[in-house]
Amino acid sequence: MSLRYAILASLGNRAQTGYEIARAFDRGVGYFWQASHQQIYRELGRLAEDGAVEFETIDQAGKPARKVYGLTARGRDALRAWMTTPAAPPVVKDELLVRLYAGTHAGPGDLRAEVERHQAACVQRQAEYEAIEARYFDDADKLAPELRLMHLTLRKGLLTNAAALAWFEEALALLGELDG
Amino acid sequence: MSLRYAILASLGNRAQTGYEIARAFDRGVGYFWQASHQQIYRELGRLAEDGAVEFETIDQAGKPARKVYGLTARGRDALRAWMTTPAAPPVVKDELLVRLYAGTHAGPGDLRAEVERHQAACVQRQAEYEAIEARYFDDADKLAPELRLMHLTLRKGLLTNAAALAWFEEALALLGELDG
DNA sequence: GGGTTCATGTAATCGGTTACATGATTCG
DNA sequence: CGAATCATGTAACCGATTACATGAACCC
Repeated sequence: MSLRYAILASLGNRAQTGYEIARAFDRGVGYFWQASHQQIYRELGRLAEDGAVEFETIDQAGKPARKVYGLTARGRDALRAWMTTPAAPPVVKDELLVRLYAGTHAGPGDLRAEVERHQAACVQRQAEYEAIEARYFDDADKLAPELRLMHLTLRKGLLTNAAALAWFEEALALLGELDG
Repeated sequence: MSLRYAILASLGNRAQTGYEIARAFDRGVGYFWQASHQQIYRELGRLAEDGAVEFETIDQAGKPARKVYGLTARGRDALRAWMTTPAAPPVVKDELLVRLYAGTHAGPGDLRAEVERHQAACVQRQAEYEAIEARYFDDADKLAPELRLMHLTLRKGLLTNAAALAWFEEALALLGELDG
């Protein structure tokens, strides 16, 4: 049920097209909630049916018309009501750890290469997060409250990634040792 | 598709009933892959149909018969083949961060209480992980390779949780400031 | 007496993924 | 010349959640 509210939250900041929301799920929001464009378009349709969002159609030459969605009063109320309900604990699904857990069924070399691949991706993601922090949240304490809260979600990404990087070191040390 | 392999990985260590696998998903495996008992029973049924697992039925008085599942040669092969396929990046779904992202739609006091609740849960989980580490992985470098890899997955839990705890401090500091 | 543990499952529904479809513009 | 970006969606399928069902044993 939370995709619904993640979309409403994103629209709470500013009106957006489905495409833009999907992009936000690739970048900022995506750190803590993932969704594909198909899911987003479907959910936007339902939200419009329920009167939680409304859209303005803007024709374009050669492209499908932009549908710029915004919150209605009803949508804002629904979001506010949801905000005070208890949040479920975070859900993690990590295929790499499943593989390590079953590690003895593969050669350690295979695991090692895969761990290094994920490490590289993590290093890159961390660099992106750091760039965003430097660019938009440098003088953080002077920003508006909503921006400071967004910064806080980015901080979670940064801290979690840093922990992941430390873990990759441990993982590669162990795999190196087991590989001999 | 990975639930299938998470189950096979768990059975790779020792034969288990569906109930025991479900409990393992609440504790150890559950840090990196979550599944309900309904999902597990269904998947075990499919795995048995496909000949990847087999089970022995042990009648019990007053309880449903235990079905102790174990890997077949075919299941072991399927697991080994999967091990060398690339792992998808980890997926995170964190409702609390969705709420913070949309923070200005609630009173800061509401958010604060919720953050504190999650912090308390995190402190407790960390204590559990530490207890498991002290109990089973104390003299880690002397253990068998498969146990050392399990320890590695626990390490990821410990490091990620520690990062979460640091983040909770930042979060409460900010919410306190915004609340005034 | 009431809650937790053990132990199995079914059925309905909802959420998420994969595959398909279209087509102009911009960048390397 | 090909890939990425912008911009919309549909359809089929698979994965996950919620609700329901049963019942004994054990602990507080």
